[in-house]
Amino acid sequence: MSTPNEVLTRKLKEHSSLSGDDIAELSRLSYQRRRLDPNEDLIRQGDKPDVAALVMSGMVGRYHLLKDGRRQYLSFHKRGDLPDAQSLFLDRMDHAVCAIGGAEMVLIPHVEIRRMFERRPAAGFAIWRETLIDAAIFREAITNNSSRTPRARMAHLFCEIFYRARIGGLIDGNSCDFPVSQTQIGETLGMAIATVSRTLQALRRARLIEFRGGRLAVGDWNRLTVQGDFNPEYLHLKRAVRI
Amino acid sequence: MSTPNEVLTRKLKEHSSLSGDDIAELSRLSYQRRRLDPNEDLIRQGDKPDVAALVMSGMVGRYHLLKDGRRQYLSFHKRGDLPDAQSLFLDRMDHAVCAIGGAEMVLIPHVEIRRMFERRPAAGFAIWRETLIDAAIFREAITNNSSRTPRARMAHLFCEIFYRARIGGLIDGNSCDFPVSQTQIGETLGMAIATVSRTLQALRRARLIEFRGGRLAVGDWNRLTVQGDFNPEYLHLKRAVRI
DNA sequence: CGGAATGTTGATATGCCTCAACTAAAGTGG
DNA sequence: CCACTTTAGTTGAGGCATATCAACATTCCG
Repeated sequence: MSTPNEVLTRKLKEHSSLSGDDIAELSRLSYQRRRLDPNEDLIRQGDKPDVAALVMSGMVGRYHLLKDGRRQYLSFHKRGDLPDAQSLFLDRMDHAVCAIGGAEMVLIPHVEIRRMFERRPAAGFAIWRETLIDAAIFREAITNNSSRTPRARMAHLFCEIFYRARIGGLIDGNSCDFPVSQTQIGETLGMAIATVSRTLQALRRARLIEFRGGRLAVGDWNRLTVQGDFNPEYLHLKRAVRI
Repeated sequence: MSTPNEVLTRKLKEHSSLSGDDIAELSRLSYQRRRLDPNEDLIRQGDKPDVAALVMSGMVGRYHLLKDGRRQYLSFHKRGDLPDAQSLFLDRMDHAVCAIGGAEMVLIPHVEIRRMFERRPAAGFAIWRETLIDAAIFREAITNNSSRTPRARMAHLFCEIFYRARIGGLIDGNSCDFPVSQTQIGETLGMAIATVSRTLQALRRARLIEFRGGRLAVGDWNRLTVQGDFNPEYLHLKRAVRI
């Protein structure tokens, strides 16, 4: 079991250098726990939160709700991620965040984080960098959904999920949790569910991945990255990792 | 003619409240001019800039370069925008920035901006907010390109360009500059050029917009926003604007 | 004026969406 | 624990929308 502190500093260290003072300042933040049921919303479009959430376990997703009720998923977040850090400086949520499978969160008051910035700018810059990496992930999603084939799109999504899990120490052998339904994959990649099912089977048949019961297993990482045109540089990590 | 100072503070005030001291601090930044020819790159993928760019006039676009040489445009930026502000905290460019038509930029050293954060956190927060709004625009682009019809997609793009120009005081009557080619619209929205041409004609025939010679004229704003499912809340401006 | 870049149009093909029927799995209550 | 219901996933058939290709027209620039 890790404390919110450990989870947060470990995550920030993936991309930022933190001094002892920075870490000390981060550890003064207060945390309130919140458990989410599968599919439960943490925040909705239009809300004005006064806390920021840190994922402690499980997975959450951000999504846009369209006028006709359809969803567009924007990104997925695992332990250590701050899926609504932008709310520190953007009053209203322009998207929602919901649990994918069950999830445990801790909530940190905005005021405390802002006070931390003034005391320790470098700790604030690490959070800023976190939001900038989110933006880089969004950019990659634009490209993925707009200029790749369904097969490449799906391969890329699996690469990203697996790679980020790997960095966060969340893989077990060659597999990691990814508790989304095929419907949700379709709502992420902009493809119909029937196409998701068929594309998934093709990837399975090619022995690139296995995906069932909310777990993703990678059969051939190198070929998967080629198929998905995946290059992890957009994740802006301090050190690249071999898989 | 406006100074870089005026352009930047005016832009930041669209979404942030700045005190006199904040503005004074912003005005201490130094600016180096750079003119870009049409299509010229300001920065390329992989570069490690030590300055951030401010658009003074004209337009620039951010894009991903794919392995096969195709481009995916990610966003467009007009006067007042900081199209590579993320480079303040992300070392390597994960995308490129090029001029769309000619453009005039000023370059501001990173070190000066970072120093400003420490002296005046609130001024830094305004820049941070600027990068967060960029991210919101990217999120909207994911949704636009992934779950809307070609017609809605294009309508939405025109709405965003026009609305942002309106906020920035860059429209003249019912029209604004948008010096992209149809090929580039295709590379933005993920559609083939033939489809761009035909969709454009359909929007013209419906008297929603006029688009030629690098200018966009809006014929019926209300219907255009309906067709594009456009809701400007994701731009996070302090005050909404009627058009 | 000539050449290059940009945009238009038509014909064709195909990939993906839609719809529908069916199967499998998971959750619920008697 | 089993029957029942619900949700999730699979499969096939069919049609349509958009990509692709190619020829042509237009505009832009030097």
